[in-house]
Amino acid sequence: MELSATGHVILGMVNWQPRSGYEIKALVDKSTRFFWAASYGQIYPELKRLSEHGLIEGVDDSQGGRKRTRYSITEPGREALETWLRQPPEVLETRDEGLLKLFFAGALPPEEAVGIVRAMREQRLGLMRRLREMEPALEAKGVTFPLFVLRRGIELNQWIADWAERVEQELLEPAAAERRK
Amino acid sequence: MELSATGHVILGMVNWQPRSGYEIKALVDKSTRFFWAASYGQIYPELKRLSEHGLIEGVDDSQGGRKRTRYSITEPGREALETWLRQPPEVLETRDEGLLKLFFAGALPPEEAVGIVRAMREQRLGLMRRLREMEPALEAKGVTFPLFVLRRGIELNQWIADWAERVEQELLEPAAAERRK
DNA sequence: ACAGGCATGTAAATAGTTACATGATTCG
DNA sequence: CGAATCATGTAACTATTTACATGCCTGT
Repeated sequence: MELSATGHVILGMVNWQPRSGYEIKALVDKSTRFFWAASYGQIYPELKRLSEHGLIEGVDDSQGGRKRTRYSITEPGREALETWLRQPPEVLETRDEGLLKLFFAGALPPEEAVGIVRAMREQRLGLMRRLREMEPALEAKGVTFPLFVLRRGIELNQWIADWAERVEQELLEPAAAERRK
Repeated sequence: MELSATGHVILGMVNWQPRSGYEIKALVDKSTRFFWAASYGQIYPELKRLSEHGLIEGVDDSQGGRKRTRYSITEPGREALETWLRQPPEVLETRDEGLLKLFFAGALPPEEAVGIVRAMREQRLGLMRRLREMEPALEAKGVTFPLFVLRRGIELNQWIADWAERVEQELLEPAAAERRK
């Protein structure tokens, strides 16, 4: 059976501990979302599929009238997860509307092109701040790899914000940029 | 009319000069593809749509029996392009399977987790080399903004490759990383 | 009582890729 | 001649989002 990467996200999360679809969605939204998003429309059908193939196992965990099914990983599931982790990564895609706008910025009068890099900078700084706020909670948990990933996100967005600032300067003082060579 | 970002890619490209669907696809593949991909299945229907709405204009440019239609931008098309360029960027999405694997790397024995960052590093270095090869051609053309974007791509991938090397070291010598604090 | 969060699920729409069909031209 | 490239287009599929329906429980 071919498993989508989103299926592996689920496998990885229920491997840590049993979780319901709702909890998986909540966790995705504050962790992998920045490099691998997933919606209810993917999660619930995928839970069904994984369960049908015996990679996870649902256990009813209803509280009174409110029902809930928590899924645990099975031995075949753990193997599928490890096999996937051992393959070299393939998917690497980006959709960055800001870069697209900068790419075509020559269609605007020069003064206005600066607005694009400024907006890109704001976008990255905002993202970086949001990631920063999440750091203390993760540090407290002592989870090594998610922490590596989070810090990479913080540093990367800082780098991109700095790049935007550099480009802004070059656009504002083309003569100075020329002299610096 | 709501225009997809892919529609704006076409608008931006025919704004530089008239192009056929085939030429747009070829240009996308060696430029925006790294931050905004597009396939024939999007390009041809979108050309039709843009044309029906009067934002571009197709001119038959067949050579003998081989037919070709080149599209030029119209005045409303140029306005739509500029309007879009002036809006703050919205879409910013990433799908990075390598990061996902690193995120869940705790499921592997420690020695094997290093393999993931190594593979990520190779992936980024390969990408960076491909981008580097494209630089001289762009420099010769003197196109400011695409050159900014290309150089950002080169530097960013270099940064990420360096980050991967750093993480690799930390994984190999956790004690040393501790002392460095 | 009601807002908000917990919880599951799906229908419809949109986005996007892949693979194929078709046919011309160019180059070795 | 045959392979590669030029050129247009679409059908089928996969992925993914959005929005909604449903209903329970908790706190104010």
